Amino acid sequence: MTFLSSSFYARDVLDVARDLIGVTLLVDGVGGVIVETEAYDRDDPASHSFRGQTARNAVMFGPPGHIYIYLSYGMHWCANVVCGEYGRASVVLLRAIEPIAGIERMEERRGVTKRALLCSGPGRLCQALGLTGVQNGLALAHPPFELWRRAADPLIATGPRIGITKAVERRWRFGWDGSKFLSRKF
DNA sequence: GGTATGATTGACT
DNA sequence: GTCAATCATACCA
Repeated sequence: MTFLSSSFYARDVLDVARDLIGVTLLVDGVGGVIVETEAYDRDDPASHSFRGQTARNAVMFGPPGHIYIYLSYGMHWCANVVCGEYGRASVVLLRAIEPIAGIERMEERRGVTKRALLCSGPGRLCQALGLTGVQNGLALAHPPFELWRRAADPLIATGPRIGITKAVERRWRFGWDGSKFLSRKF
Protein backbone atom coordinates (compact mmCIF):
# COMPACT_ATOMS: atom_id res chain seq x y z
CA MET A 1 0.00 0.00 0.00
CA THR A 2 1.20 3.48 -0.82
CA PHE A 3 -0.05 7.01 -0.27
CA LEU A 4 -1.80 8.80 -3.10
CA SER A 5 0.59 11.29 -4.72
CA SER A 6 -0.44 14.90 -5.19
CA SER A 7 -0.60 14.38 -8.97
CA PHE A 8 -3.50 12.00 -8.40
CA TYR A 9 -5.81 14.97 -7.79
CA ALA A 10 -4.52 17.19 -10.62
CA ARG A 11 -6.56 15.33 -13.25
CA ASP A 12 -10.01 15.51 -14.80
CA VAL A 13 -12.59 15.50 -12.02
CA LEU A 14 -14.50 12.57 -13.55
CA ASP A 15 -11.37 10.43 -13.55
CA VAL A 16 -10.57 11.33 -9.95
CA ALA A 17 -14.16 10.66 -8.85
CA ARG A 18 -13.98 7.19 -10.41
CA ASP A 19 -10.47 6.41 -9.15
CA LEU A 20 -11.29 7.41 -5.57
CA ILE A 21 -13.65 4.42 -5.35
CA GLY A 22 -11.73 1.79 -3.42
CA VAL A 23 -9.27 4.26 -1.87
CA THR A 24 -8.83 4.07 1.90
CA LEU A 25 -9.42 7.39 3.69
CA LEU A 26 -8.43 7.88 7.31
CA VAL A 27 -8.81 10.98 9.48
CA ASP A 28 -6.70 10.62 12.62
CA GLY A 29 -6.76 6.90 11.97
CA VAL A 30 -10.55 6.72 11.66
CA GLY A 31 -12.24 5.84 8.37
CA GLY A 32 -12.40 3.17 5.69
CA VAL A 33 -12.80 2.52 1.98
CA ILE A 34 -14.49 5.12 -0.21
CA VAL A 35 -17.43 3.47 -1.98
CA GLU A 36 -19.40 6.43 -3.40
CA THR A 37 -18.49 9.82 -4.92
CA GLU A 38 -19.92 12.57 -7.12
CA ALA A 39 -18.17 14.99 -9.49
CA TYR A 40 -18.85 18.74 -9.70
CA ASP A 41 -17.20 20.94 -12.31
CA ARG A 42 -16.85 24.67 -12.96
CA ASP A 43 -19.19 24.65 -15.97
CA ASP A 44 -21.81 22.72 -14.04
CA PRO A 45 -25.04 24.42 -12.93
CA ALA A 46 -25.21 22.06 -9.94
CA SER A 47 -21.77 23.08 -8.67
CA HIS A 48 -21.07 25.67 -5.99
CA SER A 49 -18.38 27.09 -8.30
CA PHE A 50 -20.75 27.67 -11.23
CA ARG A 51 -21.47 31.30 -10.29
CA GLY A 52 -17.88 32.19 -9.50
CA GLN A 53 -15.75 32.49 -6.41
CA THR A 54 -17.26 33.48 -3.04
CA ALA A 55 -16.15 33.30 0.56
CA ARG A 56 -17.73 29.89 0.98
CA ASN A 57 -16.32 28.16 -2.09
CA ALA A 58 -12.87 29.83 -2.12
CA VAL A 59 -11.11 26.52 -1.43
CA MET A 60 -12.57 25.12 -4.65
CA PHE A 61 -10.59 27.74 -6.59
CA GLY A 62 -7.32 26.82 -4.89
CA PRO A 63 -4.83 24.01 -5.49
CA PRO A 64 -5.93 20.40 -6.04
CA GLY A 65 -5.52 17.86 -3.30
CA HIS A 66 -7.14 20.03 -0.64
CA ILE A 67 -10.43 19.46 1.12
CA TYR A 68 -13.50 21.69 0.68
CA ILE A 69 -16.03 21.35 3.51
CA TYR A 70 -19.31 23.23 3.71
CA LEU A 71 -22.45 23.17 5.84
CA SER A 72 -25.49 21.73 4.11
CA TYR A 73 -29.06 22.54 5.11
CA GLY A 74 -27.72 24.40 8.13
CA MET A 75 -26.99 21.09 9.84
CA HIS A 76 -24.77 18.66 8.00
CA TRP A 77 -21.15 19.04 6.89
CA CYS A 78 -20.18 17.74 3.45
CA ALA A 79 -16.58 17.05 2.34
CA ASN A 80 -15.10 17.38 -1.16
CA VAL A 81 -11.70 16.81 -2.77
CA VAL A 82 -10.44 19.66 -4.98
CA CYS A 83 -9.38 18.37 -8.43
CA GLY A 84 -7.91 19.48 -11.75
CA GLU A 85 -5.35 22.20 -12.36
CA TYR A 86 -5.08 25.13 -9.94
CA GLY A 87 -8.21 27.28 -10.22
CA ARG A 88 -10.27 24.75 -12.13
CA ALA A 89 -12.78 24.79 -9.26
CA SER A 90 -13.90 21.20 -9.72
CA VAL A 91 -14.42 18.84 -6.79
CA VAL A 92 -15.37 15.30 -5.87
CA LEU A 93 -18.02 15.00 -3.17
CA LEU A 94 -17.36 12.12 -0.77
CA ARG A 95 -20.72 10.40 -0.33
CA ALA A 96 -20.06 7.07 1.39
CA ILE A 97 -17.34 5.01 3.06
CA GLU A 98 -17.20 1.40 4.16
CA PRO A 99 -16.18 1.64 7.84
CA ILE A 100 -12.91 -0.15 8.53
CA ALA A 101 -10.85 1.63 11.20
CA GLY A 102 -11.93 3.31 14.42
CA ILE A 103 -15.42 1.84 14.43
CA GLU A 104 -16.01 2.68 18.10
CA ARG A 105 -15.02 6.30 17.56
CA MET A 106 -17.47 6.51 14.65
CA GLU A 107 -20.25 4.92 16.69
CA GLU A 108 -19.71 7.48 19.44
CA ARG A 109 -19.82 10.42 17.05
CA ARG A 110 -22.82 9.11 15.11
CA GLY A 111 -24.86 7.82 18.03
CA VAL A 112 -25.68 4.62 16.15
CA THR A 113 -24.03 1.21 15.89
CA LYS A 114 -25.57 -0.17 12.72
CA ARG A 115 -22.61 -0.45 10.39
CA ALA A 116 -24.48 0.64 7.26
CA LEU A 117 -25.58 3.88 8.95
CA LEU A 118 -22.15 5.03 10.10
CA CYS A 119 -20.71 6.54 6.89
CA SER A 120 -23.36 6.07 4.20
CA GLY A 121 -24.19 9.61 3.12
CA PRO A 122 -22.15 12.81 2.88
CA GLY A 123 -23.39 14.20 6.19
CA ARG A 124 -23.04 10.95 8.07
CA LEU A 125 -19.55 10.43 6.67
CA CYS A 126 -18.37 13.81 7.97
CA GLN A 127 -19.92 13.25 11.38
CA ALA A 128 -18.33 9.79 11.71
CA LEU A 129 -14.87 11.05 10.69
CA GLY A 130 -15.09 14.23 12.72
CA LEU A 131 -14.94 16.54 9.71
CA THR A 132 -16.29 20.09 10.12
CA GLY A 133 -15.44 23.57 8.91
CA VAL A 134 -12.30 23.32 11.03
CA GLN A 135 -10.64 21.17 8.38
CA ASN A 136 -11.82 23.25 5.41
CA GLY A 137 -8.89 23.95 3.08
CA LEU A 138 -6.43 21.50 4.58
CA ALA A 139 -4.14 19.44 2.29
CA LEU A 140 -4.94 15.75 2.04
CA ALA A 141 -1.22 14.93 1.80
CA HIS A 142 -0.69 15.80 5.45
CA PRO A 143 -2.08 14.77 8.84
CA PRO A 144 -4.72 14.24 10.05
CA PHE A 145 -5.40 12.77 6.59
CA GLU A 146 -4.13 9.53 5.09
CA LEU A 147 -5.24 8.32 1.66
CA TRP A 148 -4.03 4.89 0.65
CA ARG A 149 -4.09 3.79 -2.96
CA ARG A 150 -6.65 1.07 -3.57
CA ALA A 151 -5.54 -2.55 -3.57
CA ALA A 152 -8.50 -4.10 -5.38
CA ASP A 153 -9.98 -3.01 -8.71
CA PRO A 154 -13.67 -2.45 -8.00
CA LEU A 155 -16.54 -2.78 -10.46
CA ILE A 156 -17.80 0.78 -10.87
CA ALA A 157 -21.47 1.78 -11.05
CA THR A 158 -22.54 5.18 -12.39
CA GLY A 159 -25.77 7.16 -12.19
CA PRO A 160 -27.30 10.61 -11.79
CA ARG A 161 -26.25 12.69 -8.80
CA ILE A 162 -28.44 12.75 -5.70
CA GLY A 163 -30.31 15.68 -4.20
CA ILE A 164 -29.69 18.25 -6.95
CA THR A 165 -32.20 20.11 -9.11
CA LYS A 166 -29.90 21.34 -11.90
CA ALA A 167 -27.98 19.33 -14.51
CA VAL A 168 -29.80 16.22 -13.30
CA GLU A 169 -29.08 14.42 -16.57
CA ARG A 170 -25.35 14.14 -15.93
CA ARG A 171 -24.39 10.70 -14.67
CA TRP A 172 -21.59 11.95 -12.47
CA ARG A 173 -22.23 9.70 -9.47
CA PHE A 174 -19.79 6.81 -9.03
CA GLY A 175 -19.92 3.84 -6.70
CA TRP A 176 -18.53 0.44 -5.86
CA ASP A 177 -21.14 -1.74 -7.56
CA GLY A 178 -22.93 -3.96 -5.06
CA SER A 179 -21.48 -2.35 -1.91
CA LYS A 180 -23.72 -2.52 1.15
CA PHE A 181 -22.45 0.88 2.27
CA LEU A 182 -23.81 3.10 -0.50
CA SER A 183 -26.08 6.00 0.52
CA ARG A 184 -28.56 4.65 -2.04
CA LYS A 185 -28.63 1.87 -4.58
CA PHE A 186 -27.71 2.67 -8.17
C1' DG B 1 -32.79 44.49 5.36
C1' DG B 2 -35.78 40.57 3.40
C1' DT B 3 -36.30 36.16 1.41
C1' DA B 4 -35.81 31.76 -1.12
C1' DT B 5 -33.02 27.86 -1.36
C1' DG B 6 -30.42 23.88 -0.33
C1' DA B 7 -24.64 18.39 -3.05
C1' DT B 8 -29.22 16.00 4.06
C1' DT B 9 -30.96 13.41 7.57
C1' DG B 10 -34.07 11.25 10.86
C1' DA B 11 -38.65 10.74 12.46
C1' DC B 12 -42.95 9.44 11.29
C1' DT B 13 -47.50 7.46 8.56
C1' DG C 1 -43.74 6.90 1.07
C1' DT C 2 -43.97 12.22 3.38
C1' DC C 3 -42.08 16.03 5.93
C1' DA C 4 -39.85 19.12 9.32
C1' DA C 5 -35.43 20.64 11.24
C1' DT C 6 -32.21 24.59 10.87
C1' DC C 7 -29.23 28.33 9.15
C1' DA C 8 -25.51 29.94 6.05
C1' DT C 9 -25.48 31.58 1.63
C1' DA C 10 -26.80 34.09 -2.40
C1' DC C 11 -29.35 37.36 -4.42
C1' DC C 12 -32.52 41.20 -4.70
C1' DA C 13 -34.35 45.73 -2.92
